[in-house]
Amino acid sequence: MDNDERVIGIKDVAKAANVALATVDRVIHNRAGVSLKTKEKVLKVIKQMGYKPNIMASNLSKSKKIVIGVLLPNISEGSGYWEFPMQGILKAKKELAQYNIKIKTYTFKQDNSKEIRKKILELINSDIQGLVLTSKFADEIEILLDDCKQKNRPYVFIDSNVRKIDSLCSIHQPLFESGELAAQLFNYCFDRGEILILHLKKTMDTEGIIGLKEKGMNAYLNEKNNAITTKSLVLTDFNEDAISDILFKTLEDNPLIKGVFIPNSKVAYIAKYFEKRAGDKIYLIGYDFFREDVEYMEKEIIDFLICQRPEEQGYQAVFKLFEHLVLKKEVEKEIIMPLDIITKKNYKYY
Amino acid sequence: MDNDERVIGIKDVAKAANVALATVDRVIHNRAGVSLKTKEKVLKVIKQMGYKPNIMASNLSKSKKIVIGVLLPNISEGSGYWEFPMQGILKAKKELAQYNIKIKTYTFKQDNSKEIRKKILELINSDIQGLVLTSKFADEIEILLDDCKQKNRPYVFIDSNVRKIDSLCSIHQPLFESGELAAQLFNYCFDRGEILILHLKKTMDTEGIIGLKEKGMNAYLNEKNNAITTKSLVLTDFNEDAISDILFKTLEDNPLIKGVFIPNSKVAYIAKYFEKRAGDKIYLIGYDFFREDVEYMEKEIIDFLICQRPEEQGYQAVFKLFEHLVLKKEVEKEIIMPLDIITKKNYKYY
DNA sequence: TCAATTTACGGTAACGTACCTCAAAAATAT
DNA sequence: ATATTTTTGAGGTACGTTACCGTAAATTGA
Repeated sequence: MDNDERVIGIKDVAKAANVALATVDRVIHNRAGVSLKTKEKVLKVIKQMGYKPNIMASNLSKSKKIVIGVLLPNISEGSGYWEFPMQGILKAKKELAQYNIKIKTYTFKQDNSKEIRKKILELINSDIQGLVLTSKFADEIEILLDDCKQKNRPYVFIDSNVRKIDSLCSIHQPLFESGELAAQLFNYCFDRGEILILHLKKTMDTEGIIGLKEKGMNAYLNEKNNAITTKSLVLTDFNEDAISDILFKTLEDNPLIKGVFIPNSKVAYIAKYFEKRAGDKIYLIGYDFFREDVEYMEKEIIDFLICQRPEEQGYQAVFKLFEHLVLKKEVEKEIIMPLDIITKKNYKYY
Repeated sequence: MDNDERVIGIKDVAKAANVALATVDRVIHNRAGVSLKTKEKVLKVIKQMGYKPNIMASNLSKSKKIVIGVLLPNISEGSGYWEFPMQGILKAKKELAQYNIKIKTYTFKQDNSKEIRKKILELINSDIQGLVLTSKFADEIEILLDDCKQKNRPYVFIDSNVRKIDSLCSIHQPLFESGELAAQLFNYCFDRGEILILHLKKTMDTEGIIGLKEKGMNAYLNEKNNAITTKSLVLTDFNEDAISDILFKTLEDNPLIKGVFIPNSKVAYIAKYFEKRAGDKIYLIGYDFFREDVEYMEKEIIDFLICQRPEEQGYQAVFKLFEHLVLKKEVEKEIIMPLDIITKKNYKYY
């Protein structure tokens, strides 16, 4: 069954093509010092024999280390979301240390564009061979991308919503569809009523993202169930009392509200208000799974969380660069992350 | 930040311990011909220096190939479930080919114990260094496991429900909890009524599995909502008309039934009966995600599928053996797979 | 035409480990 | 004391690839 293919090495190729070992090396690595004629001949033999370079040996003899740069927001910053991709990146780092791969991380405060520019400059002048970044800060980042293109440095987008044509790979979240999914889940909980979509205006960069989720939600409802409507509420004042006031007033004024959709990772922050609240059950759906959410999931205040494997996004981003830079593999241009549904009864195994 | 650790090799250890290179080699590989005293000395130095063998080099110079055996039911057999773990195993096979690792698969018909015994014998007499298997066929398999223990061959259980103490690693599905989850999902769809639990008696080995799921479901309902009850129906006759008759009769006789729980991968098989049926919506929850399910998910006949990443189970099983045999890494004894929830709106990205 | 430069090609030492042989030295048994 | 066993040292080859260093041939320029 398993054809016991003896390992075909560079030597075999050299022998078969009747050229020196070094010549094969030159062909394989596009080094200078080989005539077009011999190059063609060797390539033909390589193909015929089905030669694949041995990565173990290659890496062993290779002198230069590969450095991958990572440009992401601070962990401590804002939502804390970036902790997860970072974990995935660290996992990849550990795993790839064997391959002589270094990861250099450059983090910045989301609202500090001076710092962002500084990090970008550092990256441009660094010796990285590849880059992982997120597409949320489009303006500042164009210079960096141009530099990468010019230097032929591949880059991978993580947690990105826009498909960037020139990237090695772009890791997507289906935002619109996640809105649809949330709508579907609400619809399983009730057939008629109103869904309150809560916008928390803290980070400026998330407008597009939240917009898409909202559109997805409305699309599903329009298509499927027109006895459920949505209503948006924008919170700008984060004073605890202010939130409490406006929230409870909205719910009182709109008794039809049976679900609240929080299209970012701040569900736990809102859930605490619902804990104190008496009255009919209101279903809560949010995004991303944090330790803070557990308490409210157990109490069934938060009903569903939609989660998109943020650690895996980080891991994959680095791994795809590794596959490209070291293994010389073809890398898919686009990875779409699954939409995981988290509830009280399955979060433990997530 | 990143301390630029120069690679510490076997030579450095020899120099530091003031012994011959061969001696270090003897210690590292537990070869005979080294006194306890020097062994301790060398080990101490190894630890002090933080020496880690270079796997690339190690693998390159290693002469023997590693062969991993896989003993699983036929793909074409029964539910077709095993196609997924097999895919994961194939993915691992491709990825690990670089490391001189071969995968030998031994498949059998689930109901053919003669064939199982034959494959077990083949495995015992094979040259495998590790084994992936499923724990569902406990009786026949004990001999194989004893043989493995004796020969010091590590084995990994896949898709297993019983925790096997002697295995290198056991990949679990939280069955009970999946039943709870299904109950929770039903409970989101309706507050009162009856859930029909459909047993399809085709493969004998699944009784324990289904039993656990059922118990989980009842546990959730008892604890949370006692306006929902369950009712079991066992199908033994697989004649289409017979199924149709008994199913529709049960539904007519029990108008309170608002949900049907199919605790195996045969949902699509049942969904087709509900397609023809008029009357109130009945919610369907099943297991595992097959192509056949898509049609019924789109039509919202099947509402939820609980899925446990079967390909990843296959992949992980092989990968854990690889980590143990090649990378000499510590491997966790137990991996619990997440409970994924699949609906019409997220199956595309699964 | 002759030197200067570029290009072609062969040889070979690494990379770090595994595995082997042979002989010398040390420890143990007789 | 000698004989025997165990321990240690020294050294080499191989794994498949990379990278550098010569030299020889081809090409260029004046």
